[in-house]
Amino acid sequence: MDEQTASGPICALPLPQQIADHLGHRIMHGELVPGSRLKEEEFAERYDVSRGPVREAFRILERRGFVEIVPRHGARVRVFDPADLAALFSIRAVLFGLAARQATERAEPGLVEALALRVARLRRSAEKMDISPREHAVIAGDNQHLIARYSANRPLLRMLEELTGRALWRMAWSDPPLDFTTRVRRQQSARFWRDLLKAIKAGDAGRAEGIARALLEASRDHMIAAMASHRVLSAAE
Amino acid sequence: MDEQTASGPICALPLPQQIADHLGHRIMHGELVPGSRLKEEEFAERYDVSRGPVREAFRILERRGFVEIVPRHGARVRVFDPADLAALFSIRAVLFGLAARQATERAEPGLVEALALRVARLRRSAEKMDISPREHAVIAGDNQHLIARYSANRPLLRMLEELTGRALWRMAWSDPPLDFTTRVRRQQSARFWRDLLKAIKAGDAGRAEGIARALLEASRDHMIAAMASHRVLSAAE
DNA sequence: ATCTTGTTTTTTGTTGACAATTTTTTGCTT
DNA sequence: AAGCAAAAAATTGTCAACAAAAAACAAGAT
Repeated sequence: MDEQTASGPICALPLPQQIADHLGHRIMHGELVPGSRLKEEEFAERYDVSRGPVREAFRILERRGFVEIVPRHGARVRVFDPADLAALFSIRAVLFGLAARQATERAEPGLVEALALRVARLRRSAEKMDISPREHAVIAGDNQHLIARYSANRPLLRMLEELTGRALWRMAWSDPPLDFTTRVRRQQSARFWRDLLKAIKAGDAGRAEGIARALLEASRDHMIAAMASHRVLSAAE
Repeated sequence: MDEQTASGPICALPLPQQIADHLGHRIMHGELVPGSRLKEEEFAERYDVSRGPVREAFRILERRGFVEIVPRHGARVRVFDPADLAALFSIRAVLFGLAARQATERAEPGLVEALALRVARLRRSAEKMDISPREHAVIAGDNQHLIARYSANRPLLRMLEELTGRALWRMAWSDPPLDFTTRVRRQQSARFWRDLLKAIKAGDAGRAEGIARALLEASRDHMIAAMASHRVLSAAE
């Protein structure tokens, strides 16, 4: 009668979804080099399944921004030029700003408490450097997700999730992570979150939007700088 | 050697694409009621093709926001509640704001000339009411497209195009159109465009962003008001 | 030697049939 | 009659084979 009852999705998650997830992980972890072709037959054999589901998995990954499909020429692992990556960050910044504004305007009670906890952990992380860069990134990501949820704006949540699941991950999860490795960067991050929490608590939606946006723009600039020095992404073909 | 030469796409545009386009039009024009089920076999027969391409067409339409697919329960024409529609407009507003900012920052020469022409036409439209609401909407839409292009931000352009091609169209193109029917509304629109053009010409990116955003937010508010009075969209199930 | 042209091979696009799942119907029990 | 259970129908998911297109290759001409 309803669609997804208590029993849970123990049995039979859609096949293309499974393939897309697995392939997505492999792409994120750098096993599949950007620019390399993805041949349907090859993966059909690898996963012991027909070409149909693989085909659909490719479309799912295209929607998530991991692969690029040219109609009669097949799929390739997407290759971002730095400009596109920066652009994606800018988009994420304004969208996250909007989420912060709307979450503040709604002023639901649960948000500030949930945030406060994590913000405290971020500040400790910045001071004592007692957790890994990855853990720091996870907490910050959870905070963003929380704010997006409390904006009560479903399309916005969807888009932010999609953007977050995108190429950004490639660097956040890559070894070594590019962000949150230095103390100054963590301190900057913690400061932003402290101010953002304060603005939300005070119900100052405009200010919350500004800080939230600046937060991600700072992340963007840090990433650009890191990329320029580390010279990570190289265009392959 | 290249992918789409001068000869044009006379021969064989991808089949799922064709189906998706045609179906999309039918949905936009209200031939397919929101909430109604889309059965693969049915449309496969109607378009005289196999179920495969139809299946893929559904996914394309899902990505465009026209249909909703639940994994083992098929596809339905998507039904928007007014809240989601307003949310979509808000997203479009901040994204368009970003586009205006970046276009202004780039300050490419062609933009202001191209805009100026259309802005003049919009002002005349507001004064003399000499063109149809639809034509007014088309010109305004072209302006938005132009600014998005000149932002030189490919992901942003893509997202704006996708959002613009979404449910908003359902009302912009519906008979009668909900927007730009009254003189005051056209005057408001023309004023915004005049100010925006001025800001872009002056190179004031921050101001351009603010105006661009306000422009679409005004459109959003107008739509909400119109929906409340006309009571257009009704949720079916 | 390089570029062009025709041929072979590989890869994607499409189809119809079969399997698994969901929805509807039917018949029975309370 | 209302509610529940099992069977039937309809629908989506998957598969393997075929058709069309693209890519890779080879041979010949300039």
